Amino acid sequence: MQPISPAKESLADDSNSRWQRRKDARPEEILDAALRLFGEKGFSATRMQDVANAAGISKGTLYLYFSNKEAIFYQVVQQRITPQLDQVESMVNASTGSQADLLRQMINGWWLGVACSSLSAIPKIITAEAGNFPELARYFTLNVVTRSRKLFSRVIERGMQRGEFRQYDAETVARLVIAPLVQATIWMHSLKPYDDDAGTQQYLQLHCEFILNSLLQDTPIASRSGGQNLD
Amino acid sequence: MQPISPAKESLADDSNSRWQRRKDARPEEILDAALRLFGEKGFSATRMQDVANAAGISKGTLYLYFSNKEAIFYQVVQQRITPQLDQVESMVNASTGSQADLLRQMINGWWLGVACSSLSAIPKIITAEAGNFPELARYFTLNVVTRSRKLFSRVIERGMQRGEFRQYDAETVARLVIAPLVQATIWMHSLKPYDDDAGTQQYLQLHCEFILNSLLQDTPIASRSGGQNLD
DNA sequence: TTTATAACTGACCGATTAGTCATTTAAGGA
DNA sequence: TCCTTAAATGACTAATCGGTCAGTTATAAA
Repeated sequence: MQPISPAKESLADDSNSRWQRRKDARPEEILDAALRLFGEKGFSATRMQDVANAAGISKGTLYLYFSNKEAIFYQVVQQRITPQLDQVESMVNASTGSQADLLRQMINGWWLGVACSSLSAIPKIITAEAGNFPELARYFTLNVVTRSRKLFSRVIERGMQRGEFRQYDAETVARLVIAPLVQATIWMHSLKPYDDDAGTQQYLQLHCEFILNSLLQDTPIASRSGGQNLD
Repeated sequence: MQPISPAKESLADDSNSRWQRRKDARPEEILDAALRLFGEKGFSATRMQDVANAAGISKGTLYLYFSNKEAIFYQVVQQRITPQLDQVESMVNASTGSQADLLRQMINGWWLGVACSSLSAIPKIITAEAGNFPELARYFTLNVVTRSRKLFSRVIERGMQRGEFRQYDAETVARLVIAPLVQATIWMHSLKPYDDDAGTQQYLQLHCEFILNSLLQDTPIASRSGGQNLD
């Protein structure tokens, strides 16, 4: 026997429900929201309430799906990066053509798969918070950084063994290939809004060109503009 | 002379004072401590109590010298970076010799003056906290990032005008020169402890070499499409 | 030695936030 | 239509932290 009449101002619409049960969709939505906010504000500065708001749920609901804030962080990293690397690895394994083209593919693929995806925030988050989460930092270094670098240096080394590339220390070259890519994604999530940027497209293309200028044996300039000259 | 009063356990040493008045030395010590901690833990995660402990003072004393936490951040950036850039700028202005050598000098100078100094933490801090401190981010972008990039692109452009370098978009090249440097310093303060690193020396040297391989006109074949070489 | 005061301290306060839990409610089945 | 239950809520707690200020002390000058 409620003193209040049950006839509220019901709008006869789904949207008058205060909330819906959507058990399956929640985790992904939470990870998406957290990933975006972590990228914008950093891990420490992101409030659980912010994540909840961005995911369209209450704060309590977060804890139905993740045991704490750090767990969300781990899940984001573990669930979303490994598949990407698997894909690149199979690309490297399947390759039979020129290593220069493969390298170009890897750089462009990294760009599309990381820099232009929701993953682009991760390098910034990890580097920013490594000091506060040593276990995550170690995990990430081992399973993402080192693994990526090995993929690149395998290709570079293969190119050198085939006489396609000049002789250098392959791992150092791999670092030099990766650094501008990572730097660009960190940039995207930090100071880029304050900089009148020219174009990332040209940056990426020139990076490829410069690297291959130095790596390729004296074969002259055919590498410009598209430049696929397999025979 | 020993003081007569044996009231307390006098150790006949200055160190039995609970503290000393050192008004002049405090600000620098605070900035040093803050810079180190910000680099290790990030800005948000660094507690004022941590800074005070690291500086060897009480928390209250911090506020005798800086109005708040953010002010310390600003001071670190403003006081310690601008002089460095002034120095580089005068180097660029005074240069008369080859631009390739100047570029090498700038890269190595940046390395010694930033990466190997206490400033090395700043790129990481700024990129990590840009989202939470838009004003600082804007200030830093304008007064440090853009200014640095202009210094590099001036040198590159001058080299191209003299026919020493091939024709490229100078600003993009400047970005490519700077990116691996910045990335390396961010690396130093984030994941490097978890990575069995080869050598930064080789990284730096190969970076110089790769960049100049592409920039220098040494090979006479090198008439690129569209690049009109003055001779 | 005494005194004046600038330098310094650290307990305290208000605000914030990660995490909890008693309560409410959507939604399917009886 | 009513019941059951698990999905979701949001007020609450305990703990943390930036910032304050009344009190303490080093130090130099009188």
